[in-house]
Amino acid sequence: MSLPHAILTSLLEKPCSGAELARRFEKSIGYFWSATHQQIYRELAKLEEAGLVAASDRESTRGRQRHFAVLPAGREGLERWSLQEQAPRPMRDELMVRLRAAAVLGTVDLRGELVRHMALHRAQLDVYREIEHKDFPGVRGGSGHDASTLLQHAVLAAGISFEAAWLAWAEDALAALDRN
Amino acid sequence: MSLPHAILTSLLEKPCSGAELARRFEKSIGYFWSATHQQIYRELAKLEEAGLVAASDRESTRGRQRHFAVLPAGREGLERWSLQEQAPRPMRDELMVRLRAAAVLGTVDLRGELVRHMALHRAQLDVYREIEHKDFPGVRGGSGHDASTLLQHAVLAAGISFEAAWLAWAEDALAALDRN
DNA sequence: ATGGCCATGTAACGTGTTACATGATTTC
DNA sequence: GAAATCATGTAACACGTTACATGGCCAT
Repeated sequence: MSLPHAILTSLLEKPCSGAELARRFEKSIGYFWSATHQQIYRELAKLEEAGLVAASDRESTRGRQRHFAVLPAGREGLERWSLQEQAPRPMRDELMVRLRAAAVLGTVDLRGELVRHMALHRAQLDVYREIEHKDFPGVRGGSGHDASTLLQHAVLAAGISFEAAWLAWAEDALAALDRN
Repeated sequence: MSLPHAILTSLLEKPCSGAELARRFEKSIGYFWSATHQQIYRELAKLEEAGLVAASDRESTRGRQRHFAVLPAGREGLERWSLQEQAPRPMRDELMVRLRAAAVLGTVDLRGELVRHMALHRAQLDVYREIEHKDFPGVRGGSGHDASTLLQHAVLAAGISFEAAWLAWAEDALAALDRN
């Protein structure tokens, strides 16, 4: 149930077209809730149908840009949803399944994959740190920031924390497997 | 594409019925790849159809236990899949979407939800630590363990690492929001 | 023999993924 | 004005979720 709310959030930050939304889902918002352009167009159609967003023009739309903005009902819906008690999603990591498969098979060496994934996670960590440096200088530790800035930074900090933890874990796991 | 392989892995560890598989997905395997019993039965039917697993009896199956075991083709399929290069899944966390929504709405206080989730993550961390203490005493740091043990422990260690990182992040985020 | 529980399964729907199609705009 | 590119969209399917149904087993 998060995709429509991620879209509403992004449109509240700044109204835009579907393609622009899709681009944003390649970064920022998409770092925590990914979506393809097909999903986004489908969801925008639903949101429009439900009266939660409105497009600049409702004409024949093939090829022509449509600019979306959030309606009051959309804002209220987002507010209600944000306040609901929600259970954390169970974790889902293919690499963990593969490691357990390797454990039971006994014939599969995943150290190469581990190294490859480490490079990807390190790159993502660098992206996050770059964003923090550029967009949130002095937020970490310092005080005197408004709530919106603190919240946005908290989300970014979560990404940094996860990637760093992943890398630390992978170093350990690799060292243990190499020692063997 | 992980569910069938998670099932094959679990059945290789020990052949069992669909219901027993569903129970295992409530813990152990399911900590990293969750599934409901409906998904499991559907997937078992596909795996059987594809000749990757075999059931003890193929008779009218309503109400009667069916015991599944992995066939050689299933083992080979799992091996091939494990060795494939796979991209890490993009992260997906509803709470992060909600935090960004709160940032743009300005009228939503998520500190209560943060505290509630912290309790859940702390409980999960305790579960992992308990398992580590019971099933992998002396693995952390020590040497002289076989590859299978090291791999299984690595998966558990990932869970511990993630939950600990989540909690550390949440403490920081909460402190920053309270300071404000 | 009935009531409750357990294992297996169906159905319907929502979400996510992949491949492809169409109209507009730009560029040469 | 043909080719390339961009924005929007369709279609089909795989995966995940929720609600419910059926047959067997067990305890009373």
